[in-house]
Amino acid sequence: MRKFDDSLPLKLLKAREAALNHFRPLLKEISLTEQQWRIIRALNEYGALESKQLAECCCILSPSLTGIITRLEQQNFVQRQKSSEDKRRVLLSLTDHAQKVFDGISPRFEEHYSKMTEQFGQEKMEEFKELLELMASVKP
Amino acid sequence: MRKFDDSLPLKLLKAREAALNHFRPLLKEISLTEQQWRIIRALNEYGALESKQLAECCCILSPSLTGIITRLEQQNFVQRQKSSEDKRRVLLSLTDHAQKVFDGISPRFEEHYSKMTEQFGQEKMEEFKELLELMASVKP
DNA sequence: TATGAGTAATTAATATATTAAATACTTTTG
DNA sequence: CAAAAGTATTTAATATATTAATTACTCATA
Repeated sequence: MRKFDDSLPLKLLKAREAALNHFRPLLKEISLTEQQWRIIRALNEYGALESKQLAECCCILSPSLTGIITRLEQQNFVQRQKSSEDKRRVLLSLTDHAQKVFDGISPRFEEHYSKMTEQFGQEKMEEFKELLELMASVKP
Repeated sequence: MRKFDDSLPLKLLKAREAALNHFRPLLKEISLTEQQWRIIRALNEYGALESKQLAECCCILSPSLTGIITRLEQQNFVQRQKSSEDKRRVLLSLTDHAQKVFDGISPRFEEHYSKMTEQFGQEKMEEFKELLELMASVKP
């Protein structure tokens, strides 16, 4: 029978842990969790987003997002704004403070990302990302 | 600058979600969480393990493991046993009940795993797993 | 042998994940 | 227009993740 270690989900988990280890020191430095940083990166790129869209692109479920946003709001990183057309929806965006923090620290994340890519190998990384996207699109 | 979606940790997360979607229905059927199943699989393969070893091979931190084991113990899936040589250590193993449940359901997990592998492509899967192992070994 | 350094597991506190249910609003349909 | 069906977000309850601190024990050494 297939061995315990021969498990795709487990290998994906371990690979992700190893990748995150390249960024955890930076996250600790700015006192943000991995999920908070992911959300800030998304809002930086897409501007204002509705909660549902943000959850989708960050791969975070809505109930988790509610709590994360509440805390980011308390820390003055994100602002909530009700949609005028559809009063069920909430628009989320970065505060000026968050934008400054992001602009200040993101070059250092890029550096670490480049180091990781070099260590792994540029070409392998390309190939690796393609396979990851392919797996992400496979449906049960 | 690198785009939000061009993030290795995010791609790993999304790929893992997609992979897990192949097994979530089965887990729900037997009312076990992903982590509980991972632990049961490990104990099935390695027999009795100490908490630290189990945490290591399942990629679960000790404090999380303590709670998970407590619940698996209450559900009669795992038994604790203090080590006689070193009284700090705890030996963990599957109960007979857990072994029966495992033996009964694991063929169906294998089926789903095979389907997933076929859908993805056998050769690509081999290559994919190699890259995942390589990434898991990259240090910051 | 008593003491201090080191280790395994747990506890504590907070953040996030997951599922179900509730709330507030919108849209559809009779 | 009013009831029903559908949707976005939140709340609730429980499980897991993460970091720091604690407990119980082992081991080395003065």
